[in-house]
Amino acid sequence: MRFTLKQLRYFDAVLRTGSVARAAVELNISQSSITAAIDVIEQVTGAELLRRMPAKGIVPTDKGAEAGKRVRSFLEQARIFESDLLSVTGDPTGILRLACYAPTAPYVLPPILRRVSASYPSIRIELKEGNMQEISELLSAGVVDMALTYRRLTPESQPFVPMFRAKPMALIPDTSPLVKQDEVTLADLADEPMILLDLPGTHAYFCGIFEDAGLRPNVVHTTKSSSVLRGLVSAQFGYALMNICGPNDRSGDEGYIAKPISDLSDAPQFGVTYTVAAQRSSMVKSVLKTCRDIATKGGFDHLIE
Amino acid sequence: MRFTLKQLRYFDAVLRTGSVARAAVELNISQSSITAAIDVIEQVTGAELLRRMPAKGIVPTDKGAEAGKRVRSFLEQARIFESDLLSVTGDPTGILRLACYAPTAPYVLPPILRRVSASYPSIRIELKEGNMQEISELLSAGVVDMALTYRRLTPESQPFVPMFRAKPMALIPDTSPLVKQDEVTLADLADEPMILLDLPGTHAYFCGIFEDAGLRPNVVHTTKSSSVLRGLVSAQFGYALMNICGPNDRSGDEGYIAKPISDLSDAPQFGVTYTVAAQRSSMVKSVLKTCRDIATKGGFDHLIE
DNA sequence: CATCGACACTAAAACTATTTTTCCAATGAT
DNA sequence: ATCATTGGAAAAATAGTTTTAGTGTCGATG
Repeated sequence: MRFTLKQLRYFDAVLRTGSVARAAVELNISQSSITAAIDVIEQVTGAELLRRMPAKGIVPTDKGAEAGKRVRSFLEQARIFESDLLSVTGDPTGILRLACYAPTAPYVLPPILRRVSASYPSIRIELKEGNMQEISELLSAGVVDMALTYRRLTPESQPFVPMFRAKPMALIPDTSPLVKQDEVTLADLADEPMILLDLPGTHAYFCGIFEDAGLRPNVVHTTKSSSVLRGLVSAQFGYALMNICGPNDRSGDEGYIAKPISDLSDAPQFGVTYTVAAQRSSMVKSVLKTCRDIATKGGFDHLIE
Repeated sequence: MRFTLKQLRYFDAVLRTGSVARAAVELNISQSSITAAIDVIEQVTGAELLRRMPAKGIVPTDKGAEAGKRVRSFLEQARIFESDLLSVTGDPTGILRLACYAPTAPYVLPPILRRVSASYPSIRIELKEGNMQEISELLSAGVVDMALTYRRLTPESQPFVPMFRAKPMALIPDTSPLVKQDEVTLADLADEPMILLDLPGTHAYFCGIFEDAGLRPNVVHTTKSSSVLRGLVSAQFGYALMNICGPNDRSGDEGYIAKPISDLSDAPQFGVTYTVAAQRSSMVKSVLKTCRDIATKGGFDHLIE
């Protein structure tokens, strides 16, 4: 037992903030406590971990950066352990850090959050949203414990629990002739002007759907925001493809309406991933169970028609 | 940060020893320090973890036992983290707890220990020996980080790095007519009196070799000790089968000599396993590398002829 | 080039926590 | 009944942490 959790936490804070002073502010503690902790760690490891830049802060040496990674991952384990130990009383307790693929968040999150807080009132969920790249970074950095995302966007190595298949829908503006049909085909769409959601991964995915059918979409605009996308469709600039649609998209009140695409071969799986560090945590297990429950009970049926 | 590593360690010691008093002796501290730590843990978790039995020690409640498991696994992680952090200086440092399948230990261990201490002087190895059952218990309980054993004896789920194939040999006593042959066949052996090593797994294995050839060995004695086994062969009670033989077995000076068996279909793989908890430890990685090195450089050739 | 501000380090004092010491009550074995 | 063993409690001692206050270094600024 050569280090205490406190020392490690101080060390981590210094590395994160890049300065003893800033770390002290963050931790509500005096600078000297922190230097003391660092001294111990450097002395025990017998290596220079941080290089002091007078008046400029601190920069980690190579060894320091390496040590930082290990410390961070251990503190991560400690955090999970702690909430896990507190959960022996019965219900899982703690703060679960959950990321969600942003475009799907407004549809997927509410039912999950509702059920989790109903079943496990002692679990607090801290949300983060982001695109696929950001999410996998958050996961691998251990900034979040779990993430809701498409399987297509998660590395093979990662555990993935599928919840539902999200069949792409076409949002057809009212002025398009297609609006009279109950279903549309890719060929119908190919000539119409298209608004494309241009996030990492989605671009290739939506274009790929057409390519697989030997067609090319007629992209007139791209945007990184799904609400801007809906706005453009509303304003009759063209149609758009969306994997997940809400009641609004189906109502027809917004100047467009969601239609199923009849000739689609497969629909991407949406589900939940989690870090290896978190996999044994009872909190994660509980949320996982909830997600599975919702999925099997058809809790996402309104999204997939 | 609701617990300190110290408190967790005390708690674990109490659970392991079943008594505050014994834990105090083990940890070289006073009883009261331990009760204090337990009080904190019970207070923070808000559950009764240990039931005090005056004059009899302490028994964990259900929750306490559950908490104990989690604490133990976390302390395990902490231990690995610590040696890992100390290894940032360059060479891996720490205490590696290594188990070895007992009958093979005298032959397998020396070259490994020699190379490890040459390449990584800061790694201290703590050895445990045992039969296959004991070894898998040690591994799953996290009492050891790595184990040297036969693949046949390790669960599929566990990572296994093969080192060499150990072809069974026959130890033929000097008075046997077979001693004149360079090689023996299973049929040759079937009629001779056999001494059988009777450890969990070996019994079935050695008998299986004969069964596969449609023969039945003529077992006259069984023993659980490989040195007793050799003694019995020396004393001309019969021959024995052994997967790993040393120079002594080949010298012919002991009243018997090791002979290859010509009609054997396959030879069991011997190698090294490790716990999931330990897999990221740089110490484990280094030892693993050494084992692989020795194997590829033929460091075990003298054992397999 | 003097000055100021941001920064980190040190030493001593103040504080907090842990540990030991000491004594106690409960229990079970003899 | 007696004794050894157990855990619990309180005060004293010890160890560890934190703050305070002062020092020195560097870079920016006038």
